[in-house]
Amino acid sequence: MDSTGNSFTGSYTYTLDAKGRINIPAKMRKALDPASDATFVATRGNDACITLYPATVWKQVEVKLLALDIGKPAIRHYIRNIVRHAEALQYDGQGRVPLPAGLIEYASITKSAEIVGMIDRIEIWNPQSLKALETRHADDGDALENIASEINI
Amino acid sequence: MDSTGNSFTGSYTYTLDAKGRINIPAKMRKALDPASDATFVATRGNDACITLYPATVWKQVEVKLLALDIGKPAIRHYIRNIVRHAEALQYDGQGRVPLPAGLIEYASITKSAEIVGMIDRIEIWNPQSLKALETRHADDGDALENIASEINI
DNA sequence: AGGTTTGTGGGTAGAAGTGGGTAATTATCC
DNA sequence: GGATAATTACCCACTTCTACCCACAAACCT
Repeated sequence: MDSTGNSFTGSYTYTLDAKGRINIPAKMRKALDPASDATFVATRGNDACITLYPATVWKQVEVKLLALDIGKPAIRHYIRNIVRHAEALQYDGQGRVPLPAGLIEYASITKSAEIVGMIDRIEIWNPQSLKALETRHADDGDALENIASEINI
Repeated sequence: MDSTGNSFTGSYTYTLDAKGRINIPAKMRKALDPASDATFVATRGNDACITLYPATVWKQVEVKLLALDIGKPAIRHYIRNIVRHAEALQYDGQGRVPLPAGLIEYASITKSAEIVGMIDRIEIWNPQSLKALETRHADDGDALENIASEINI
């Protein structure tokens, strides 16, 4: 599956090779803003996955983080935990990025990985983890329908 | 049957070929906003069908999704489950789009498929599934009349 | 009736995904 | 500080898949 204009959509199951590299789906590479210069910033996702931001989007994340009140310990902790795991990755001639070992471990990825488009960002999952999360949200049916009605799509 | 102005109407039974391609009815191609650049975004329908949004309409959906509060796990899950099955499809010189295998499976489509206009979007059904749904709604007569009264048509 | 459009089938060149080799860079240790 | 080891970046190779093209029969329009 693929991506639209400048947004990331679809879901692809690709292989993490022996060197810890993974392919960025061609359609997502094409959807990446040229200003990002073939570069994503990888960090820990809110869920048990790796999140890839286009370099340009990450810049905005940084701006938002800087706007927070650094006087509060909890906020310093929050910022630290996002930023310390963030790493810029430029894909090579074959369209692959080397995933940092720490992030691979965080997302429990071994050989097979599911790459999911999230409009302005990309998530990389262990396929089992994603399935497990799906099951956990299975009884959210009503709540989700409310969201759908609310935004009317 | 046909499509009027920029809206999709009518119902056509077409064939899914060996390569997973299906023809977009000529009248629907003509009804597609040129700004969509011959491109639809296919995703899982709310029912057991494939929904095709004109690229421009899909953009609106994305805007609505991006406005949601991504801090909430249920909302992330909601967005993910819509977007991960979405794929942009541009029809070829013969007016065909390649349907992603996952969506074909979701809608249980084999060889024959029914393409239904839904005003601002298109649905692709397994003809049997559509018939079955019709039967299931057969005794909704009153409810339908209420809707008709409400909007006065 | 004849030309045009439409739906369907299929072939082929190029792209995409994956694996692996080698040189350059960085890190480590004595 | 310099030799050696480990890591990284870049390139080449192979297989599979996909986008694009050509073809043809049926339907349509004038």
